[in-house]
Amino acid sequence: MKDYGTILVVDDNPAILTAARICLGGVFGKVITLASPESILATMNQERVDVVLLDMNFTLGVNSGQDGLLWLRSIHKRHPDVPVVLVTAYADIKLAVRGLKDGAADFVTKPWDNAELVRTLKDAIDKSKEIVPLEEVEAEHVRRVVEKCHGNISKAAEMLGITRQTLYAKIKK
Amino acid sequence: MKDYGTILVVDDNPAILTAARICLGGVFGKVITLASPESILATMNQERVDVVLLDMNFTLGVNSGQDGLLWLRSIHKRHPDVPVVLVTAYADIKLAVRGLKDGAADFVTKPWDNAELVRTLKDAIDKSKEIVPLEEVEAEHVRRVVEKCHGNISKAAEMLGITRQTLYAKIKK
DNA sequence: CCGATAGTGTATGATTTTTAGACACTCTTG
DNA sequence: CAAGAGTGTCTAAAAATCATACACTATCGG
Repeated sequence: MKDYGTILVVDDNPAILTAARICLGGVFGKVITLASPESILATMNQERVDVVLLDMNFTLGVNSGQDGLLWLRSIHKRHPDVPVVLVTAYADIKLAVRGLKDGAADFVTKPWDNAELVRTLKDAIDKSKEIVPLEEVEAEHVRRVVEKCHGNISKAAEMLGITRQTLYAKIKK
Repeated sequence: MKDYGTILVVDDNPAILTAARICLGGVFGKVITLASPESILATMNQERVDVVLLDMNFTLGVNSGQDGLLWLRSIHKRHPDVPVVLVTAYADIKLAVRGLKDGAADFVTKPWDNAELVRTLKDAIDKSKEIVPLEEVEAEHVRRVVEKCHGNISKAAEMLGITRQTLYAKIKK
């Protein structure tokens, strides 16, 4: 059961961290908890982390979530392939949208449902682990660009930076 | 100024549609309004639409947004490259997250700020129009997979479906 | 300590893909 | 109708990719 690796939980509320340890201990091989986000990057450099559960509100009284977004970007910059699930007590829709567009894997609200949280985290990890063959990525991208050019092969080829003949070959395949 | 093409606005409130026509008429070359979502696909087949502004709550009294998500998926299935911006009067964070994960370009809440709405729509269109060269997509994907395999070149090459030597060449480049 | 296993870095020649350039054809539009 | 843009196809040269191979290093269990 404990095959979902290492999770890093960051929250300035010790009670939440304790709850997380108990709730997630049965699912993850290792649960690392941090009360302050300053040491996130240091921790991630020392330890291989599979997923981060990041609280958005660190500065008491300032609940704009800016801090959380900042840390999200820092994590994403250094570790682009580690999924980050955001947590907030305040169901701020703008914050959620910003977070997801900034690269968060998902978004949950406090108080959370344990089963749902675990499912969300598992999904995030599974999705981050899935690897697509190069050929498939290429085919998909070619398809989209041709679509975007509304079937104009010449223009699509130019945008893609390849020859028209090569594009024909790739479409056929 | 009217170079942002055609927008399709779908909302069951006629007042909203009128407001949209006035507000968006100065920005979009053509503003098509629909009071019911049933004819979305038919409309999009006849007319080239550059962006869709889709209300999430059609069934009065049932505000789960399920209808909106359903229509979003229909649009996305037939026209994967037309950005869809979702609208809701109820700041339901779960709905927003679901919508974005289902492929929506962005999410705005009623009542909207006109300037912000226009900016959101423009961003969605600009982003949908940008085309990345094939080489760049390939390089990016290769980088991510090698990262995911924690530097194990052999495994990364296998996952990508290419030879180890070819991967070396691609990394060097 | 040894052998097995897995990974690295590099090389070679055969095979495949991509490219540049060209040709004839079909549209659309002024 | 003439011009411009796009299509579909061909050839030969250039480039990329492949299978295979060899020597080397690192790790791990017996």
